Amino acid sequence: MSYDFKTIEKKWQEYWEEKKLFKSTEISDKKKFYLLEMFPYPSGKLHMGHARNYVIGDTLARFLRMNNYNLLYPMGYDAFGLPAENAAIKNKIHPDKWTDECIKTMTEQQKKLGLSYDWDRLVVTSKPEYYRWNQWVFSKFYEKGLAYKKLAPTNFCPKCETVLANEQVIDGKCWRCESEVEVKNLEQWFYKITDYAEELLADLDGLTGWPERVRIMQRNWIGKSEGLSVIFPVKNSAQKIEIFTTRPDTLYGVTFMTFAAEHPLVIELVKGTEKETEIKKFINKIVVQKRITRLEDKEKEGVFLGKYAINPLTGEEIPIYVSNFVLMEYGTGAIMCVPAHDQRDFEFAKKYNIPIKQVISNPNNSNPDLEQAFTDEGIMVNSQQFNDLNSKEAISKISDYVEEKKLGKRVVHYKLRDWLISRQRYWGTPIPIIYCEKCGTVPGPEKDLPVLLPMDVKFTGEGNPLAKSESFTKCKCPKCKGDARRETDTMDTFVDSSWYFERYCDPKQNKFPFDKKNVSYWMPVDQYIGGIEHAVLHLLYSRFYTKALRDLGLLDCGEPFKNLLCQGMVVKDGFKMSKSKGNVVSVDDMVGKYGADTARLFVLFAAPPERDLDWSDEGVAGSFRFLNKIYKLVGQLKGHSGGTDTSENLERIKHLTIKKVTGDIREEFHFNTAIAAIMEFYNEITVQHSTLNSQQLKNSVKMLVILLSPFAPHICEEMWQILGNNESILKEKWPVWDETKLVQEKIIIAVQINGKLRGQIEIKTETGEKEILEIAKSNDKIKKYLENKKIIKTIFVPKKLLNIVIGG
RNA sequence: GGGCGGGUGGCGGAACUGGCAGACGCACGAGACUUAAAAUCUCGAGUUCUGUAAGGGACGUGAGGGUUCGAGUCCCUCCUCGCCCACCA
Repeated sequence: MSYDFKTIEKKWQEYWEEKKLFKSTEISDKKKFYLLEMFPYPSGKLHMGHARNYVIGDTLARFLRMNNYNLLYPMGYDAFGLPAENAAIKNKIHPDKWTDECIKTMTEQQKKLGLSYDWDRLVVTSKPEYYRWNQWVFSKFYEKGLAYKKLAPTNFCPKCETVLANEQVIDGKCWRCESEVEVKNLEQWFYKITDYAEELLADLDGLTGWPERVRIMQRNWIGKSEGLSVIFPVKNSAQKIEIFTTRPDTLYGVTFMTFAAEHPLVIELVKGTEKETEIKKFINKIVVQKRITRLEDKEKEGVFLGKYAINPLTGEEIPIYVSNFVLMEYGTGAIMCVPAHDQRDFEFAKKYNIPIKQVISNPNNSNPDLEQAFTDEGIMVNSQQFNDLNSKEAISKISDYVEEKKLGKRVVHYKLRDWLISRQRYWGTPIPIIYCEKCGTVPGPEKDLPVLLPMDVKFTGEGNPLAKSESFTKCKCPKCKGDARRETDTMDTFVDSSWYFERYCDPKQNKFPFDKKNVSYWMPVDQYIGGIEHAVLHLLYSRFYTKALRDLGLLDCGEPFKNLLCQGMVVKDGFKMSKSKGNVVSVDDMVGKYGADTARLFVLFAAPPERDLDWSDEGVAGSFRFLNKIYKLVGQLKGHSGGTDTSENLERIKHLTIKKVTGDIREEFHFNTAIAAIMEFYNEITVQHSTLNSQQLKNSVKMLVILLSPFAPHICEEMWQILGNNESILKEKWPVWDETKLVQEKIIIAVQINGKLRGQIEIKTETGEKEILEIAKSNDKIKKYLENKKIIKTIFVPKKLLNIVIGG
C-alpha cells in the first residue's frame, strides 16, 4: 500500500493557507532575501517543464525560511500578449476573460504543487492597476526624450501583423510564431536603450552572480567597438565619405572602398553618369532581397561607381564600389577596404582584380600569403613614418595622427539599437499619446491615466481592433480641447515584464509604480531563476528599465538581479517538452498519479538545475518509492521495541548529511546530490534499524524528515506530526552540524604502489606516515609487491592514501 | 568563421583544491514472501581475462600525446554534440 498522498497534500495545503504561513513580512530586522522565478505567460495548463522552474525556487524558498531569512517570494502573470488575442478570435471569448480563466487554472496547479508563494502580492500585468504605470512611465520617458517616435526600417511579422524589436527576431524569424520577418519602413515608438549602452555593458562585469554565458551574450548583443571615423574626400567632387574602422593600423593599405546598397551617397555620386542605370539595377537587386537570403548569400558582389576617393593619409586614388556585403545599419554604411588584411576585402579584391597592398608583415612568415588575408598582429610596413612599429601600437599612433591632422576622430559604435516598443495589436498597454491636428503629438495627461483598453471591441482577425474602435480613438486634445485621436498602438509585452519584480515590492501602491522605501528594502532580487531563452530579451530590457527608473528617481538600485540561475529544459523523447511537440507531461497528471511531493522530488533529483533533464517515468516511480519507504519507517517507529545500541557511526552520518545537504542547497543549488545524501542517510538508518535504541532512532528519523522537508513538504509535515510535533515543520529551524562529530576514530586508507591501488588498510585516524608504511609492509596483499624491491619514496595524503614508489 | 558549454556503465547522474572512478537512483539479474503475479524485502552487478572456488590480473571517464609518484580533473593536438553570435568594417 502506498501512502495516501491525496489526503495528506490537500490537508497541508489547506493548513498552510489558513495559517498564512507563506505571507512575507514587511520590512524587518531579519536579513532579507528576494527570491524570484520568471513569471509565466498564462496559457492554461502547466507541464513539468514549467513546474521545474517553480520547484527549484520553492525548495530554495523553504530552505531560506527555515534559515530565518525575511523572504519575499511572489508570483504573478505576464498576461498581455498575442495568444490571448488569438484565442479570442478563435473561441469568441474576450482576451480578458480567457486570461483570467487561464490564471485561475494555473494558480490552482501551482498551489497543488505546494508552491509557497505569497499570493497577496499577486501581479497581473493586464490589469489597469498595473498597466497604468507602464503608461505613467512612458510619459516620463517621453518628457525626458527616452521615448520617441521615428520612421525607420522595422521588422514586421506578417502572421502576428505587428512589428517586432530587434531582439525578437531570431535568425530572421519571429520569436513567437517563427514566420519570416519582413522589413518595412514604418513610424514607430522606441525606448532609447542606446543611451544606456555603455552602462549596460560596463555593469555586466559586476554581475558575478550570473552565468558567464549570459553575460557574454549580452556583451555580444550590445556589441561595442572602438575605432576611428575617417573622412575620405571624393576626387573631383565636394562630397566626402565617412567610414568607420577598428583597424586604423591598416589605413595605408586601403586599395578601394565600398558602400552599402542603401547608402544615399551612392545614387548621388552616380547621378547623370553612364553608370547610373547599372548601379540602380544592382541596388534594387540587393535591397529587394529578403533579409534571410541576403545574410546567407556569402558570395561577394559589387559594382564600380566610376568614381575615386582620396586616401587622406597617402593621397592615393582609390576606386569606390557599392557592394552586397556592407551593412547600412552598422557603422556609417561605408567602409574602407584593405584586402591584404581583411578576408572579405581580400575575396572582393580577388574577384574584381583590385590591387592588394600589404602593410603589416607576418613576423612568423615573411612571404605574403596569396591565399588569404593576414589579419593578425604584425610589423608595420609600407606605412611611412609608422613602419617597423608593432601593428597594435600603430593603432593608437595612427589614431593620434589622424585626429591631429583633423582627418577623422576616435568613435565608439554599438550594435545595440533602440528598443522598438509599439505593437499593432489590441491586447497590450495602450500608448498614452494623443494626436491633434493643431498641437501635434501630445502626451496624455497624468490625471487621465490609465488610458483604458476598451472592452467592447470586435475581434475579426483582421487588423488591430483598437484602431477600429471609435469610442477609443476619438478624443479631445488635452491642450486645445479640439478634436483629436488616440495612438492605437500598444506596448510590447516586454515592457510589462521589465519591472514586475519591482511592483512585487509594493503591489497595491496607487500613487506611484511602487514606493521607494519598499523597493529599496527588497531590491535587488537576490536570486532570479528562469530559462536561458531570455538571456538577451527580458534580462536586457529589465536592466535598462531599472536603470531608467533609477534616473527618474524611483529607486536606487541600478541592477535588478544580483544572482541568476538558468535552469535547463525538461526533455522527453529527445525534445524540449512543449505543446507543439506533443510530448508534455502535465502537472495535473503527475500530481494525480503520484502526488506533488513525488513530482517535486523527481525533478530535483534527476539532474542538477542548470542542466537539461531527461524525463523518465520509471525515475518518477523511484522517487515515489523512496517517499513511501520513509513514510513507512516513520509509521513503524511507535511499535519499535528496539535494541539498546548506540551507533556513533549513524550519529556521524547524521551530521555529515546535514553538512552535505546544507552546502549543496546553499552553495550550488545541487538538489540532486542533496537528495542522494538524504537517501544514504535513510539507508544507514534502515541498516541499523533493529539494533538501535529507540531514542537515537527517533532522533535520526526526525532529522531525516527535517532535511527532506524543503523538497517534499507535504509528506514531511505529515510525518512531523506523526512524530509528535504540534507546530508546522516550517517553523522548525534548519539544523546545524557539529564538526567534531564528523571525526572518525578509525578510517580506511588506500595503499598504492607506483600510483596503482594495491590494497586498503584500516588505521586509527591519527596514525602517522611512518607507522602506516610499516602496517602496509606487513599487509599480505602489499607485501608481495615489495619483495626484492627498493622503496624510493612514499607519498602520503593524510586520511586518504599512501603511495609507495618502488624501483628495480 | 568566432565564442561558450558538454562527451564518465544499459540509462539519469556522482567524484572537494590532482589522491581508492562509477555515490545516489533507474533499468537489469538472483533469491525470499505468494497458488501465481504485482507490491515489498534481501543480495548482486563497469568491461574483460583467469581460477572448481575463495580470489587474482589486465583494461577502463570521446581519440591521441604530454606533465606527475598519481590525471575524469592540468597542458597540447584532434574528433564529436549542443547553444549563442555571425559579411559588425
